[in-house]
Amino acid sequence: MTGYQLAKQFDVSVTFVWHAPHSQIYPELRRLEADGLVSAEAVPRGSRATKRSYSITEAGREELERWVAEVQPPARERDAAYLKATYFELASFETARRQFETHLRHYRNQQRQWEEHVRQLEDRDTALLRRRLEIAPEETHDAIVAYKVHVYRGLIERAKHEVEWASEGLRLVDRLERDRAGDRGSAGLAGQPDDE
Amino acid sequence: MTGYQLAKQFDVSVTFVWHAPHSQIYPELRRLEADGLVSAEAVPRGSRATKRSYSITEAGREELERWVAEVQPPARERDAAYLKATYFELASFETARRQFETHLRHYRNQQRQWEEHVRQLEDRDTALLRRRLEIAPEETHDAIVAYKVHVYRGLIERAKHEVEWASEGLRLVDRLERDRAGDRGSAGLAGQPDDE
DNA sequence: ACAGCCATGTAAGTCGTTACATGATTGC
DNA sequence: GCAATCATGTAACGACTTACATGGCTGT
Repeated sequence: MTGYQLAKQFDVSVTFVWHAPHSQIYPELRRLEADGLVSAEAVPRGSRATKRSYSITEAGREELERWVAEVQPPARERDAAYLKATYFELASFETARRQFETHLRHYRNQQRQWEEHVRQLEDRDTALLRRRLEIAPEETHDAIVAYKVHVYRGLIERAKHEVEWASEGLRLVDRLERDRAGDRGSAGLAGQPDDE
Repeated sequence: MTGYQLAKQFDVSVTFVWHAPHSQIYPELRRLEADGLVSAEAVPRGSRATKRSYSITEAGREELERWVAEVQPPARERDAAYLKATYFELASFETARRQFETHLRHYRNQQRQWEEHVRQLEDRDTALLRRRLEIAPEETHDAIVAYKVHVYRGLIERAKHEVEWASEGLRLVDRLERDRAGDRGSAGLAGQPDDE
């Protein structure tokens, strides 16, 4: 593929497990080329211009296999949304609600799109998968599809969990707000505004 | 706290939603100080040495509140384990199994430690939480604890999901290996080694 | 001619990791 | 005296983001 095509894949579809902007892709392709992991071919485009189409090399394939087999230290948790939620006591109930609602909407979307993607994978109906299957021996096709489906199903479950977490968050905010109002009423306290 | 104490908090316990090494903490504290978000006090230590103990300033508290309320673009998925699993067809069944097992072990550990942490939070029995509650008005205590418990419960559920995903992954590898062996047997094919 | 897409870069800056480096204090 | 821990940095490098920049091609 060309750098442009790669960038589009990352940009357009949310179905990708990784993301990179074109400003990272072009230099990286050059580096990979310098390391002999991919090779470039100048393809004419129109009359004057050319584009660079990259293919993986034998060395690249080996490096890819090495990387897949390599066990890497599990990523340390780093989740801005959860970190923030840890300090929601510093915000108003309204703000906390808005945050949970944003979270909810986002993962509902993700879930829908990944479900659609799994459907396409099962039908072997994506451009990339078809290209992958073309060059792979017949008896590996099931495994190729199955691993990818497993990954995206995992992402779907993860998205469902996030939706559930945000929903519970909203219920929690409701409960806390009711409790606060109850305190004020029964104890006859002045009651703080809920931030501060 | 001092930079050292902060570093320890991140280092020692896995219970933190964020992580940072001391090489990031010390310069960052200096930057925060320069921006007036924290203030430092030189505290003597032994006879000759001093350490710098930091406290949040009023401006820092405002910035923290601003940050908590700010809705930020949801992080794009970037998960090396899932990305790798997408290409497990390039590895042997044995390797795929090893990867899933590593994943499983890691999240089982996380789960256990977060469960322990939730227990401590509910008992209001961590040093940080006690310090937080000391300076917060009584009627906010429930909310402070509840939000934190909600976050760590979310992380526990997430860890459970990852354990489940890895277990299913192992079952998938078993199934694919049986299918491959079946192919070889029934069709009498030479059969590829499962990588390549 | 102009809009929208194809195509490819560079630059500045932040964030994060790993390694290098130093010295004081405490308890045995 | 020595080890473990307290305490604080710097440096090099790579990953990532955002913005700046340029120009060709295609269809209307």
